[in-house]
Amino acid sequence: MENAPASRRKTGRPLSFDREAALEKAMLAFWESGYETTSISDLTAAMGVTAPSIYAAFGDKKRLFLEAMRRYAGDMDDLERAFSRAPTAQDAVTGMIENAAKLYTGDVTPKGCLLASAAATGSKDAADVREAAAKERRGIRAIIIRRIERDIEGGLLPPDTKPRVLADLALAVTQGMSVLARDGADRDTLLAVAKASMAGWPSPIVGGNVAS
Amino acid sequence: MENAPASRRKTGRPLSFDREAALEKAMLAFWESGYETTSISDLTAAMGVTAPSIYAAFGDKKRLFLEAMRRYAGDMDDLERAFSRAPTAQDAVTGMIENAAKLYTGDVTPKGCLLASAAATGSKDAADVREAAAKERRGIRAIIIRRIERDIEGGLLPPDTKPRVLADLALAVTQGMSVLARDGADRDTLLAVAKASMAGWPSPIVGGNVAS
DNA sequence: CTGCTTTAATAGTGATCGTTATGGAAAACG
DNA sequence: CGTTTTCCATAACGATCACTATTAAAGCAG
Repeated sequence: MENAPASRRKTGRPLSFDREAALEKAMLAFWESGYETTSISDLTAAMGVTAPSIYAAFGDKKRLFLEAMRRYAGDMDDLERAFSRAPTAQDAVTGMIENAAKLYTGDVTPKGCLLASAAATGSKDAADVREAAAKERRGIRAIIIRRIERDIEGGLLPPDTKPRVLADLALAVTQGMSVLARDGADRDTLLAVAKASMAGWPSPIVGGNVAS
Repeated sequence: MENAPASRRKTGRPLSFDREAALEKAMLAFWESGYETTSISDLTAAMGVTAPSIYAAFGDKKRLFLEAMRRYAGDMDDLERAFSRAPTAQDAVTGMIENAAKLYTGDVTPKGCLLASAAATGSKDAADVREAAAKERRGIRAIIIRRIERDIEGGLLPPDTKPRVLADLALAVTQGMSVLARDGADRDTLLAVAKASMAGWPSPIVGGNVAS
């Protein structure tokens, strides 16, 4: 139980499969079919790895899903940095929704959003998995809200701007586009929805407090 | 196998449970936990009816779900009529989204939307159930589009109004609010999102062609 | 080569899945 | 009443679920 740096083992038979590649396949399977409704048998087929090897490498189904979900969602600090770099909160949110529109309509990936659909509902046994997905979504929401607040403080948005309403609208549109994508909506359709959803934003105040 | 009018049987022991009440309970169970992730065992507990009675009364799990879903979604003709009665397409859509916001945050019903979440993903075996849910959503979309087109033709909306974009935005916000509600958003939060989502609509042209 | 350690593959575990056969009780009809 | 019809309850069906015990195989150290 030593603090292995996940790097080099010393002895023993080496892994016969690429752990990262297998995780990627698992992520795609969960993305396509959901957490509880993707069976271990489905996963062995998708990953090309037998069940005992999955359990040895990832723990159990729940931990495999959580790891796949984190891989899908990416690092929250990266998202925060991308939001920081954007010229305005509106640019940041527009970029996020447009990226989602493209991600949900990829050619080689399943339609829709893993975060929105893979644990949308489920049994009581999977309540903690749903909570983990909810936590990711709340993290994104918090990042959006902070970025909007920064523009209000910087004078780029009027002081009566409602950060939570704009953030919730952006989240709702994003998650809702996942359903549209699964129903067959193409990329242009989603991009048009993304654009239309930004109409409620106050017109930016040019200049503002250049600080912040 | 006669064409029974689903009304009166002639002889035999009568049903010991209220079919409509049992269906309502099944609907709530599916609403809470999803189609595939609600087991027959869950349903017998929720409905207070043993498995053989469920199968005798509803066929199988798939047909029970489809019937529950239809009960949830309501009659599409009713929706069409409600849209027709509304003074404008914008009124109709606003009403729809606000009704959804309230429905998703009811005190005695599960959070979120059965239509959006109960068959969001799933196994290949349930592909036809997902398609049935998609068909309901497409039906709603068609009704929205038709109502917007009517206002364009009637001169209440500018001719360059994009009916499909507005309809898809309304649908996306509606389905997205389901995720927010499941994540714990309260009714006022959803109503604020609903209102903000309508900002992209063209300002109505007072008067217009009074006909139509 | 002989140990030692770790993974791989086969073949199972008990539990639960959706579904149904069976046997008898209950209600309406004659 | 007896007959017919229908429904209820117990118990089980085969299939699949997530998961694992067992044993063989593969690399490194000596």
